[in-house]
Amino acid sequence: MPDPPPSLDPVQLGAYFALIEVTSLLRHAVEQQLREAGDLSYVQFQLLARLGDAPTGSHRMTDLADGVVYSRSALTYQAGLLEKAGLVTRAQAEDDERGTTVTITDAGRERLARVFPGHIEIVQQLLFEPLSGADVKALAALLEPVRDHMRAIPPRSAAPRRRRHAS
Amino acid sequence: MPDPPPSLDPVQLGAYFALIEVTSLLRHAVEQQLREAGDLSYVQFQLLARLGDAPTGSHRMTDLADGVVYSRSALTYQAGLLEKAGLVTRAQAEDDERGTTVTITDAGRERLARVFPGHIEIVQQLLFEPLSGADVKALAALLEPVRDHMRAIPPRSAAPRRRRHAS
DNA sequence: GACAGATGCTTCAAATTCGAAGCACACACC
DNA sequence: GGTGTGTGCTTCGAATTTGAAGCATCTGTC
Repeated sequence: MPDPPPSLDPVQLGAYFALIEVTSLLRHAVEQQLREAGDLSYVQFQLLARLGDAPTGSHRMTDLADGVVYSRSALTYQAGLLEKAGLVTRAQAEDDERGTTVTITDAGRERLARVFPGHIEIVQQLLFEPLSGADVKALAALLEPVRDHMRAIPPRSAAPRRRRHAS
Repeated sequence: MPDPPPSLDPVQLGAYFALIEVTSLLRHAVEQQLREAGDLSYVQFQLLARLGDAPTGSHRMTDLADGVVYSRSALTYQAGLLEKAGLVTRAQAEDDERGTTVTITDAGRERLARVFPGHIEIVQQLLFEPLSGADVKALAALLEPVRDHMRAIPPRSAAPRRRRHAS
């Protein structure tokens, strides 16, 4: 065995598993709430939230996809649904004929507003209830650098495309 | 406005978003690695890992589903795939005619062993690299209580069939 | 300018997900 | 024992996700 097997110590394992589990459970609960309160999936909510948060209320497709860590084709599908529901509009980007700019509509903002309180409540209840203010601050301080690290490491959206001619 | 709108302060928001993002990015990377290294989806890996970790190498379907936070029907599907691939076996539970016991096979253990090093490596690189030993310990100490809290809290809108006779 | 490769998005088929409904067994309780 | 409800798992259909392939446009280089 030339390769010394890499391993995680028990503390790391505990942190890793807890992270995965917490997020799975939270996501499940949130998904259910969003469905009931506003007939939105979690992805759709994330998309609307990102758009609503943007100064212009709009983003390009690729930015959205990267933002929520979704495949482009899935985003196309979801954007189609949201557009059909009147919550966003799609238009050709001004500076790039290929690009599509997605913009949240007033109806989209309303829907967002309708769903938000319940969303917050769930997160508050499930995630933050067992944590003190200092805990929350510590958690943020731990995770934000990790996120930045992850975003920085792989050249995102640079998935190599298969060549048509292998020669 | 009888209800004071619940809200999250900026620190909470930061922690929440970082949590979601970190997990999404991590999961994506891991998924890709697992696919390449051992032709396994993340769920399948989780299932095998849980089985491999169990003293008997087996679990009941429901326990698995609850463990990885999956729907029962999706689990049935995945268990079918794993069985077809020879990585697990399914047998009627001894003590309960309704129950199905899933057991990892030697081939399953081998597959797990084949995939594990790369898995660990990715987690190490993406999640733990920016964290000190103390950080990791702190992260685990923060998240584990949250997980326990979430597991303990019953879903707010009790599903139709969801009563457990806890005497 | 013209070309080759890169990029942005969509379309397509296949795989995976979920919830509801269904079936069979288990456990009370009378 | 019979009956009724609860539980364990699977089947079913519909919705969603994904990667590969396809188009249209952009960019760098000669």
